[in-house]
Amino acid sequence: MFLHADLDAFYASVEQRDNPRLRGRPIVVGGGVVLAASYEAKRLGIKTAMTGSVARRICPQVIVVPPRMSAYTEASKAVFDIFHDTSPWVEGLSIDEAFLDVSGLSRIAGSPRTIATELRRRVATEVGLPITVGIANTKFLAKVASAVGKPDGLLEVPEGGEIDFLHPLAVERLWGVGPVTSAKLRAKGITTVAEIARLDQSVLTSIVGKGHGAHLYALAHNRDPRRVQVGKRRGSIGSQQALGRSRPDLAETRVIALGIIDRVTRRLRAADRVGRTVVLRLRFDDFTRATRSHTLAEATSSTGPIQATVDTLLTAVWSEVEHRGGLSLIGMSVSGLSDADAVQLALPLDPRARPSVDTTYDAIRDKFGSDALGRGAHLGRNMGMTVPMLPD
DNA sequence: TCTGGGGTCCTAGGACCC
DNA sequence: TCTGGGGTCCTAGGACCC
Repeated sequence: MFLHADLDAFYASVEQRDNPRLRGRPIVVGGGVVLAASYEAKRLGIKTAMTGSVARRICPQVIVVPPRMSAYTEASKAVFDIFHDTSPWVEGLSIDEAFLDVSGLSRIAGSPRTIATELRRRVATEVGLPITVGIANTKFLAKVASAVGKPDGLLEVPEGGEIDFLHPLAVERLWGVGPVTSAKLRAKGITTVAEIARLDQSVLTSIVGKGHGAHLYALAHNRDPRRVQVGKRRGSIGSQQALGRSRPDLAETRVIALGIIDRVTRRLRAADRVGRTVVLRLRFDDFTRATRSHTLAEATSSTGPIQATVDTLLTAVWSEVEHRGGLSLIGMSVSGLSDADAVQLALPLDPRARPSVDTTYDAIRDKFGSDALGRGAHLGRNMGMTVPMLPD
């Protein structure tokens, strides 16, 4: 059985916890845009991702609080400590939610409901935050249950009752149905999960595409074989910046980009990770978007090579930027991450040639010395070779 | 209602290789 | 000289999530 634990209005709850004057009142965290809204604010119609000005128009008495990221990170760590204390199988999804597998814990800790109740009690008393927990026999359904159970709730989908719970829900409850898919389905008169489940899979596929159709069809029957993945690590680190009404020229854009690159490379180094693929992310005046990327021969977290890469990509795309009326957002990220303590070797082998193991190890020996294999050399995911260097 | 900042996953075509 | 099928990597875009 799976628990999906999800903190309620996380940033806003932390602010209300730390400042008694904010409790029971409509507050939003953010500035230009609402990052989180308290349930008092949500009841008045304020939603996440609204602009601050719209929120104030809807509710003039709303209190706007600037974000304190370090406070949220700290609260998140405290809550995740309780998660890890509850089960050895924890998969974090974001700063404020996680899956827990509690299948094997009944003899030690009791039923899933007992475990969830204790988890909620501990988060409330030890961290001072409300949290909703969904319980079900698949990850997907546990997540649906926590969403339905909000705020400050506990919702268990009884065994055998999965379909009765799931089918009356709106299609938007399915993981992977956003505005675009929702509109496609509703255009065909499909509004509930039951209606998806009744469709022939080929019909669903014709509406939303092959991969997506198979995915939604499975979920509508509560078929979700995924297990809790412990120790999952993120695959990219990035940062971006909206530019408001300013429309910087190329030179000014380079300066802004350098600040972003500096933030990203600092975070890479703090996490002891290096990456090979540099992605430049742009949004234009008309809100269309574009990305440009380049994959380096060797992974890095150094500002120099990453900045040079971004510079090249930016220069190459600049005429298009001008054509589309200038930039309204710029960002970059680094993906293809690996551990910094693994030395990336650009071996003179083309992976598309699928070099044999012997050829590969010969190349490692040639480049890295005969003791490299003894120190745990292994093939990396990408073109290079990853050789974790053990401490001497 | 004019739209932030952090991510994930999927698809598809072209290059390249055997 | 012309040809097929299968595989990986890279790039770009899009949808989605919190």
